[in-house]
Amino acid sequence: MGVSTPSRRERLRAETAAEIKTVALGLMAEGGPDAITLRAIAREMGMTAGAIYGYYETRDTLVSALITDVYTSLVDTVEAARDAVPADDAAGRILAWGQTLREWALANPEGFRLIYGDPVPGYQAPEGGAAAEAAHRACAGLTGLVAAAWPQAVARQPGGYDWTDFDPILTGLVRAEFPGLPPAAVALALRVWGRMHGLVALEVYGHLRGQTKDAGRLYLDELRDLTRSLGLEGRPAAPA
Amino acid sequence: MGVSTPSRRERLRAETAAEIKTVALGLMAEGGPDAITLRAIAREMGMTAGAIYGYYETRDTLVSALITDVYTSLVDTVEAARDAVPADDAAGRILAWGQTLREWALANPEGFRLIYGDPVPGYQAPEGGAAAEAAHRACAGLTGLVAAAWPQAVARQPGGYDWTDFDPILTGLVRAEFPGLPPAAVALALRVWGRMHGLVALEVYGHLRGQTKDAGRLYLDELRDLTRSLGLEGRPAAPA
DNA sequence: TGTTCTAACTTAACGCCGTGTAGTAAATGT
DNA sequence: ACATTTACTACACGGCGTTAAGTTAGAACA
Repeated sequence: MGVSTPSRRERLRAETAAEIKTVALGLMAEGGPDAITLRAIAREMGMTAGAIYGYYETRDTLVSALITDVYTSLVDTVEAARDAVPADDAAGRILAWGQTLREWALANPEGFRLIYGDPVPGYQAPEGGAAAEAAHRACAGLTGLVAAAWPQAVARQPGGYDWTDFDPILTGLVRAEFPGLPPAAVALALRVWGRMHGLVALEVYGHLRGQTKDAGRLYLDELRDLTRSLGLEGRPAAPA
Repeated sequence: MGVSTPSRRERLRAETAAEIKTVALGLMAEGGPDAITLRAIAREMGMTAGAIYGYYETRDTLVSALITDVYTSLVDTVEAARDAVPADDAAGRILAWGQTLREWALANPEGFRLIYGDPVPGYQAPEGGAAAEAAHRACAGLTGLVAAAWPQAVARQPGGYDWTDFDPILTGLVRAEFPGLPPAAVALALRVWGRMHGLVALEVYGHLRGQTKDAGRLYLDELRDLTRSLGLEGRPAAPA
């Protein structure tokens, strides 16, 4: 049924739905997430606000769609940066991921706020929502980075813990991609996530402005300390 | 001029100004920061929205005052937790600070969002604002924690850097409180801040919900790794 | 081709919101 | 007792999300 040949109507409809998101992103770029207004979008498109309800159930629905798009774009960016570094350079890959995350956040502060800040007043990420998929990709990517350093890292981790009570969704997904990797590695990946997120969030939200003028070096120091704590000393491991 | 004996008018005025903030905090507790509405506050107080303009220039001014109050309360809380641990137990003090930060954030998620999230659409923390003072207190507190571990920590810091380009305000303030402590120690304190902030922010904003069920242990692992990276092994240093 | 149907859109309204302006009543200072 | 300042109300403006009813242009079918 129209899967192969979308009718003219379906095509126009999809184009309009996409234009709404594009215009919304433009409004967000100047004026922040609060500038995403159905009336402003409609104004920009030569429509009336009510018309948008034919494409998105509510404003929150639209914003959720934007979150998914932006989150996906972020994950695409950091994954690309990671893949530009040789796979045997575990430290380099972590640095690339981390620095690209910060650069993306500084270049798209509104997008970063949209993803990690208050998305919508009473917003709750839908359980199986599409945005959760981007989060899982990010987490899986970090797990991959940690996995590459796991042998060195595990020696520095005191106490084995059991770490068996992870969310089944993630555990299943990551186990499928990294068979044999213990849950503790995922825990470590989440901690790495938190470590990268912390300074970037503080910087994006302006909390470092009054404290330092070189947040970039601060962050680089932190990433270097991170790779060191994973047992990755500076250069990639030369083949034995 | 009434400094010693506030007139009846001044007292009533101060009480009303305080009640506005109290009611606003109550509204925020249920319904989030977006529930802070001049009309709702006035409704709750049996007034009209316009009356509030006699106490706060604008809604953003009120919210800024709330941020200051909440931030101050947070810093008071973590400082008290720190001071409940003997001064010679550097690792214990850091753990106390970090865990209390998380507990406060989970108990007052809306307050955490208010401080560290998007406070107000076009909000920019005023350069010398009162909220900046709370931030400086937090930073100074962390610097104190780092200072106690500095001898052990400095050995693990590769490369001395110079770190002389700090914001003069903070450098002056911290230097006054910790004379002789190099700027690099403040840099390390900021990194510690970022490390604590990262996981707490991710958890408060719900980004860990789909990934793990035991964010608390994750965070504790991170704090333990943090103290270890500062050269503080588990127990306080016994007197030589 | 002519008719019917339907999806896309407009218009108008409701109740919120922040924010000004003008007016009122009471407390205050002299 | 009177003048002034203060605290507040009443009202209006424009903008917001959202909904219900009405309109129109294009697709579908005879």
